[in-house]
Amino acid sequence: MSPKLNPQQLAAVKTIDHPLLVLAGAGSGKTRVITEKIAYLVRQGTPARHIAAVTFTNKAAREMKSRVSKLLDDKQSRGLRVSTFHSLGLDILRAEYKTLEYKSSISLFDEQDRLSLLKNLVSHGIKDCEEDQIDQYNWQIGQWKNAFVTPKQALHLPDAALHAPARLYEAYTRSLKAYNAVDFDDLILLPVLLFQQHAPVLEKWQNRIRYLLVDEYQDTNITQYQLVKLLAGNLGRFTVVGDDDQSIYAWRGAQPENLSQLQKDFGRLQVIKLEQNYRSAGRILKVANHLIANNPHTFEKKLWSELGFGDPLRVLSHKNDIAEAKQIVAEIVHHRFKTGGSYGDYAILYRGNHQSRLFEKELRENNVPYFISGSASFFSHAEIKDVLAYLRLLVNPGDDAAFLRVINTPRREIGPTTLEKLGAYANERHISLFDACSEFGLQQRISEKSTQRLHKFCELITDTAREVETGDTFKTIHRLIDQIHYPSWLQENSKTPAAAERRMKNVLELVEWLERIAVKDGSSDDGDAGASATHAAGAGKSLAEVIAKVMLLDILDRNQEEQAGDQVSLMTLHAAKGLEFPHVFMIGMEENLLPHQNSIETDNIEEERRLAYVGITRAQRTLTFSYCTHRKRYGEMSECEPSRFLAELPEEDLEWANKKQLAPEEVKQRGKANLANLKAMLG
DNA sequence: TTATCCAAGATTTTT
DNA sequence: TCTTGGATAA
Repeated sequence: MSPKLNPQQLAAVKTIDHPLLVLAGAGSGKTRVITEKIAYLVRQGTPARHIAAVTFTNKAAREMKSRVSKLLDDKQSRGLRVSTFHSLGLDILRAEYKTLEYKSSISLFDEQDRLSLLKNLVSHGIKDCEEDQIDQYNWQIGQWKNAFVTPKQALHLPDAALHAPARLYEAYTRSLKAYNAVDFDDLILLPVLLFQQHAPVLEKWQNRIRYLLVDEYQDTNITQYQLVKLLAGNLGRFTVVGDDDQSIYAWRGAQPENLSQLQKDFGRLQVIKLEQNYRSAGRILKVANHLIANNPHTFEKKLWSELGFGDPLRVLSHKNDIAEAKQIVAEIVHHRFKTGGSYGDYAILYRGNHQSRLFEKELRENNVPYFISGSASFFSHAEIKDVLAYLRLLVNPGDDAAFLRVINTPRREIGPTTLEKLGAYANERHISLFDACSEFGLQQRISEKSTQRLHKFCELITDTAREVETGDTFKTIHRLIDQIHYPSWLQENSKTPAAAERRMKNVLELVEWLERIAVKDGSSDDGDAGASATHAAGAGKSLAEVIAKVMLLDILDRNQEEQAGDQVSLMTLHAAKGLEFPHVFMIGMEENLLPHQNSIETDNIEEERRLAYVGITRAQRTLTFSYCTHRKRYGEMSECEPSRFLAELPEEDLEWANKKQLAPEEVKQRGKANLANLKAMLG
């Protein structure tokens, strides 16, 4: 059996009559506390169906589920809700769409859908909005949604510069509603609005979720905190677990202040600190503590461990990024051979996804198995977006984003001119593009031929949708893919036949995946991130339900389960949060990379430092930093400075390899200079 | 309406 | 360097 909980962990598990904040340092067993607590609650008599645990990533949710299943049997954990915030929000929306005056089968807009809708609105003339400001507006709208600011409130903000985006925000919200669609942010925002405005609905959910556990609480934004607060109600039956030093999502609206806010909002709040680390060698923790001490703190915390002090941390320097990749891959190969370990013991961590490229190449050339987490999402593939758009349209013809994506894919000879007219018409009549197609008024504006083509397309969708409802859904989907000649379209539009084949395989994999999720009923598996109370056992899921769920996931998420094997892990520092590896390489320890240039410019070094802290605390036994003196940027060679963070680490714990490149004193000197520069800049 | 070419801009991090 | 989008030609 697993080792005993330490006194603090035990206290955290057993505190169930007070709202509880657990400040859990890296590697202090926070997931264990949450899972043990779920088991404890169940054993104390709270039925699992009244317990909900929310996380931020699918990966974390999956991990938690699998660990709970080791503590409780199927019967005990029946109805337990372990899901991401967004997935919980989706469940709420799907159950309560009527109250929000939505129709069933809501479409979920992804980031691209959202952007193209905004573009469309601006081009159709929202007052004062300028086309080249779209990204700015989009960002602002996101900020508002994260901060629980409604369009109405945004419109009343005094800052005149915000009037244009506020008007766009309002129009955008109206459009989404008209399309029967929501975006990612709405999955949190709408439930909060719903709960605020409809007390009986809130009560129903408070009764359903009688104990709430929140993982990575420091990553919650204002809206998410509202949701937590509403669900927890006055009784405050919740446990949140977080670590302000690992707050690395402020750019996404996360409010680490939510940690201290909790004390203000819940007077009975208890706070428990977990400081014993079960992951890393003492020296790694010493270095991590040393680095993070450069940040201001509201909660003091110092990690320690009983796992021995360990080797010094190494710092490698390279003449360029190619050399960096070559040497580190060579080291991994050598080290693994020497120690007889597994490739799965090694992780290469970096700031930006693009940094993986050279390493990938090098690993491939050396026949080293590797696994990249997070890079290009499965859903960024055009073929996946296409097929999903078809399915979205089948389920919700009002989904204009989906309509636009597939109306001319594969080619149906419906071009921008026709669509422009169609769009204008739909806009005037306040109807969806799909509905506009069959309106008589449209025929007077566009050519006979175009009308026919549009009609033909609509017919295809309508007929297929009918078939989906009455017949075998997935047979129909396969038929549709065939009917539109998608395979040959791929062949014509891929660079190589092999690429076409691969893309077709993706499509088939997607459909198979959807099918699995549809058949599977709910609670415990990878695809479905939350047991849904909305349908009975054995019922299977509607296509709409499956699609919405799937958009919150990623096929990569699923593959990560198979990742466990003998493979080197490559991922961003963000993606590494929550993971651990015996041997960690943090590459690209350079100014403008870590800390990232944008963060330097916006004076947000603290979050970058936390990012470095997260990276360091992933390591169990050895940790190696590396930096280059030159690196190719945008295809051009440029000079690099070692990261200021290297200069912040205790020198006695570092070992400088390849000293010929740059003496440590010099690195320190430069690091200090960088620091001084920054201070000067801040005045 | 579609295909092709060229220029410009991108590389932070994600549900 | 690679991708994307716009302009232009067919």
